[in-house]
Order: sequence, then C-alpha cells, then structure tokens
Amino acid sequence: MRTHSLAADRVLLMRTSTAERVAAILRARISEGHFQPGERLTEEEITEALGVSRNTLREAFRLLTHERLLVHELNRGVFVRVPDVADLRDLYRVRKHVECSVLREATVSPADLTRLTAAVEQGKQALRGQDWRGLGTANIQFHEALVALAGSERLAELMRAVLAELRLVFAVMANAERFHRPYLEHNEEILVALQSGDGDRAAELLRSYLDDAERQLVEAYSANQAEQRG
Amino acid sequence: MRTHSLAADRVLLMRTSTAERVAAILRARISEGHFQPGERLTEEEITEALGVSRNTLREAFRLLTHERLLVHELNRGVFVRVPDVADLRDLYRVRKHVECSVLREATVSPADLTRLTAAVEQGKQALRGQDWRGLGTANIQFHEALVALAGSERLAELMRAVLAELRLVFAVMANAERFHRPYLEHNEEILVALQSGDGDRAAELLRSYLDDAERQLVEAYSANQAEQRG
DNA sequence: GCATATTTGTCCGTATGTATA
DNA sequence: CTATACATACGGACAAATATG
Repeated sequence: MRTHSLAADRVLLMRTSTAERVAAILRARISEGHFQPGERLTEEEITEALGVSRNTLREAFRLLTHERLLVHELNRGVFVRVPDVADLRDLYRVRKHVECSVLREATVSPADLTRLTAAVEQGKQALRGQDWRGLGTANIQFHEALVALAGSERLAELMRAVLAELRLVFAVMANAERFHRPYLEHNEEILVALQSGDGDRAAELLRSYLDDAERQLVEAYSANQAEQRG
Repeated sequence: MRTHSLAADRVLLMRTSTAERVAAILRARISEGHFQPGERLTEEEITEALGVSRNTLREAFRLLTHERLLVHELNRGVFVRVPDVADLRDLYRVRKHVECSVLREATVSPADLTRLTAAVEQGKQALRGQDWRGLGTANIQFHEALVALAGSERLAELMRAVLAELRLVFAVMANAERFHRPYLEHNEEILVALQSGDGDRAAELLRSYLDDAERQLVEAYSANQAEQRG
C-alpha cells in the first residue's frame, strides 16, 4: 500500500538532481508519518517503487542520514530514526541557546512581524477548526520565523533540522497533539513582547516556556518508551 | 595495552565505509590547503589516485558537500568552496549567538577546565615556537571546548562545521596567521572569568572579541577579494 | 555558431562481505 | 553451522550536459 502511494510520486521526479528529489519525497513521507520511526527502508523496495537506481537512492539516503532523519547501520541498511530521551533533551538545549539568544538581540523588521503574526494567526485558525496537525505546523513556522530574526542562513538551517527531528519525537509519542495546545498563547505573548521592543522579556518568556515543554515531554516520552518496551 | 597491532587498526578501518574514509582524506587535504578554494575536484583524477570507484567517490563528495566544504554544480562537478564575505558575516553571527549563550549559562566541571586550560597551554607553546598553524589549531580547540560546555552533541557538531568553514576563509586570505596572534590572550581572559564562575563576564569578553575579529576579517577579506578580481 | 572532446548523471550486473534466522 | 538476504563496492555502459577549439 505504501509502495503504491510512493509510485504516485514518480511524476514528481523531474528537474534538479534525482537524488535530491528522491530525498525530498522520502523526507515528506517521514514527516507525514507514512514511514514510522524505527522502520527499515529497503533499497530494493524503494528503487522499484520510484523507478530509480540503487546508486541514486543511496545518495538520497546519505542526504537524509546527515539530516538525522535516517540512521545508517553499516551493512544493515537505513532506518527511520528513533530519537531517545537524550536526543529530546539535546534538542531543547539547542533550542534554548539559539532561540533565546536570537530573541535577546533581535531587531524586528515589519516583514519579520508580518511573518510572526501570520504564524500565530494560522495557529488560531487551526485551533478553531480543531486541526491539531495544522496547529503543530503553525507552531513550527512561528519558531522558524523567530530564528529568522537573526538573519543567519546557518542558524535557520540548524533550526529546520532541529524542528524536523522534533517531529520525529512527536511521531513516537501517543496523543502528541495535546502538547501543541498551550503553545499558541505562549507564542502570542512572545510576539507582544517583541512588538514592544522588549527582546529580553521575549527571551525570558520563551526560556520558561521551553523549560516547561521539555519537562512535560521528557516525562511523557519516558513513560511512553517504557510502555513500548514492556 | 600499548600493543598497536595492525589487526586492531584494520577492525577500525572496516567499521567505517569506504566513502567515509575517502571523505576524511579529502577533508584533511582541504583543511591543509592541498586543495585550494575554488579548485575543481575531478572524479577521474581522484578515483585513480585513491583506487576507489566513481560511485564510492560520489558518496564521499555528498558528505563533504553537506559539510559545506565542497559545492556541487549540476553537470559541472564539485569544487572546493569559496566562502564570500556574506558567509564570513554569517559564521560570526552563529558564533556570537551560540558561543556567548553557552558561556552565559555554563557550569564548568573540572574536566571542562582541564580541556580549556590544555588548549590555552597548547597555544602558548605554538606561540613560543612561532608555529602559526599550530596556534590556529589550538584556538579552534579552545572554542570547541567552549561549546562543549553546553553538553550538546548537536551544538558541538554545528561548531565543528562552522570552524571548518572558517578554515576555508583563512585559506582564501593572505597572511591569515597574523589574525591568530591576539586570540591567545583573549582566550586566557575568558578562561579566568570562567574559573571565577562569572559566565556573564566571560560571555561579554567573548562577545567583544568576536565583534573585533569579525570587523578585522571582513575588512581584510573584502580587500583581498577585490584584489583577486582586479 | 558549430562540431568535437571531456566530464558528469544515471543505471546495471556482479562479486564480495556482513548480519541474522 | 548453514543458508538466506542484504549491503558494499566495483567496473562498465550510455545518455546528457558542458567545455573547448
């Protein structure tokens, strides 16, 4: 069934390098949850479904492995990454350092404000429609917009990777949606602080919110992992 | 266990793929300046020299491209990256946000202190021996040790990439060594502040030192680039 | 602008090595 | 221990793009 839906993506295989297009397809499939964390991606199955050679697919695997979405075990193959609690903690460590530092020194242009406001607005709409998946997406876009305030391509790229990994974390957990709910109002508070030019306050707000989120997630994640092992 | 049998090394070699070993060789060649920024790496030449197949080499290219050491132009091949002034500015933006944030919240263990002190000591020795290359290496190790204070694998990896790119910047510049000289005493000041538990002061010191370094480098780099074009 | 040579992009077949039932 | 399945790595082939004269 999965291979059939993959085959539908063959039409997307035009322009740019084939390996990158394959990577883009797999990336989307992973973040959509079509491939579960821990699942093995066999070369033969995917080469057949997408109609590309093994060499090309292996190049795509390399790309995604570097993005930490896949893990490559020598002579065993590639698997969708299963982040553990240590990964979760590390992801929040990165977020605290990077996002808070960016906020503290942020100078907010009108364009930045528009983007941030749009993300909050998108979240509100999702909440009204009880679209939890959309709420998660809006939240991610808000935080990407936050890091964009630094005007650094490298920090933006780091953040994209961090948030992609966080999606993997949520994919492992049951009822991940409920964690997205309180984010919205916190984001709005941060936005207000930024609008009034108080970067320090925005950073403090974000800091305490990230601390809370991490604590909650670590707790739920540990319980979840223990449950799956038992 | 000082018996360094070749068999043991062979086991280590076998646990990494050929592509990764090729990448390691090329990475070293680039950071040593064997391959100049802008230089093209032809597939045939390298496959012949290293005795690996084209497919294997191309996987190595992928790895290094993702590290920003190479750039891949479709149907044209791979080249050693030539960072421009915008890259230089971006690299310092990342350093300021990440390194300063880490210092501000650092809790320094005895092991951390040992590592930092060792880097400073190594720098002093290099200075005494007028080993400018060694001085640059010591400086890099100091800053890697700084970021290690955060205890985050992802931040450490980011920093490794940033510092590798910075080596490319220095490779483009003439007389890059002279920029390394003042670093040493600044590092020592930061170390003293950390020892006395004053992370805020350490962060402030680093901040102003990075600002200065960036200003100097941007100026010299722009002049250098203009010269090469003219 | 054109024709040619070179290099890359992609795919395939196969031999070997490795992990696991 | 054997058998199986799979990944690793190589070399060859041809099309497509690019560089060169």
